Amino acid sequence: MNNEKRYTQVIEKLRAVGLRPTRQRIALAGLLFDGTDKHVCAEDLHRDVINADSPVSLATVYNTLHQFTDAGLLREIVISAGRSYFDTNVSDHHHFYFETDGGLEDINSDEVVVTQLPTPPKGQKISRVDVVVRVSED
Amino acid sequence: MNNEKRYTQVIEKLRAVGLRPTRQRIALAGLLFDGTDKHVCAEDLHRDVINADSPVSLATVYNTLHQFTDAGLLREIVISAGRSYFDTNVSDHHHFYFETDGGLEDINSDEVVVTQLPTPPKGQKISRVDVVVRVSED
DNA sequence: GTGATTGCAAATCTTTTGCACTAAA
DNA sequence: TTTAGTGCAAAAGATTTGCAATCAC
Repeated sequence: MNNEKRYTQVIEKLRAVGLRPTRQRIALAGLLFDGTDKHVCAEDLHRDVINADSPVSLATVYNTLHQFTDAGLLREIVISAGRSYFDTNVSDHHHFYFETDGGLEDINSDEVVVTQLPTPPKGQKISRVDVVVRVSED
Repeated sequence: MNNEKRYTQVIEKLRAVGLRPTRQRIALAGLLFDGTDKHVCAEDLHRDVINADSPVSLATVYNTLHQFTDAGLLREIVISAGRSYFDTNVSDHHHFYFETDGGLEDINSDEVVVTQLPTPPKGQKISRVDVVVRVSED
């Protein structure tokens, strides 16, 4: 796919969720939604966007990650205290967490089967079930 | 159970995991391991121990929570960025997370049945499977 | 005594916020 | 124009750390 087409697609993606396609959002969305699933934290993405010669402030990276999350374009994952990761894969799936190095890896939803779930407390409904398979060195 | 007996038990519990029964650890362990399962964060526990007339610094509360976790007396739960909770229930179980107020509640392990798990990557073994059932208002 | 533990205050790190400036519609 | 979005620097939290004083053994 050529650059012009990707650029147009990113703009459409932003408009589709009601976000103005500003230079900063276009740059960040271009890095995030390149067709591959990734887990990024704010610092990573800030570094990448600077390296791509599109200066965006760290505050804007944070704001944008949350706007994208609210818009359903990203999913926030919290595993280790004091750092949030954002997953570009927003479909139903789970994660391996590597205790040794803190890394994350997707698990397809068909590889984890949860056959029984508790009834949520009265007045509450299940919005999501997160399964984290923690692994360590053998 | 009388106070003297509980005091002795707490000291034994600390010695059993190789931690010196200092005044601070005894006070914190006494609050944590009272027989009921609880989820506490450092600030909560610090407030409680101060209220119980056993002054312990916040730094020591943090250090102690991690020492207890390393010793297998507590389990750390990270759900929302920027705050860790510690669970006094270290047996196999899962959690409800209330998105509305950030609250946590235990789910007995027999209420969640995971019938299929992925094979861990080569050289890795599964150390734990955490299931978080996120619920929101109906 | 001697090595482990603690408290304090400062440092660190991530994330959020207020507000003047800039850009999209 | 008009309103949304951005950048900066400062603030806000949570957690960690260095080091001298204190305590358990």
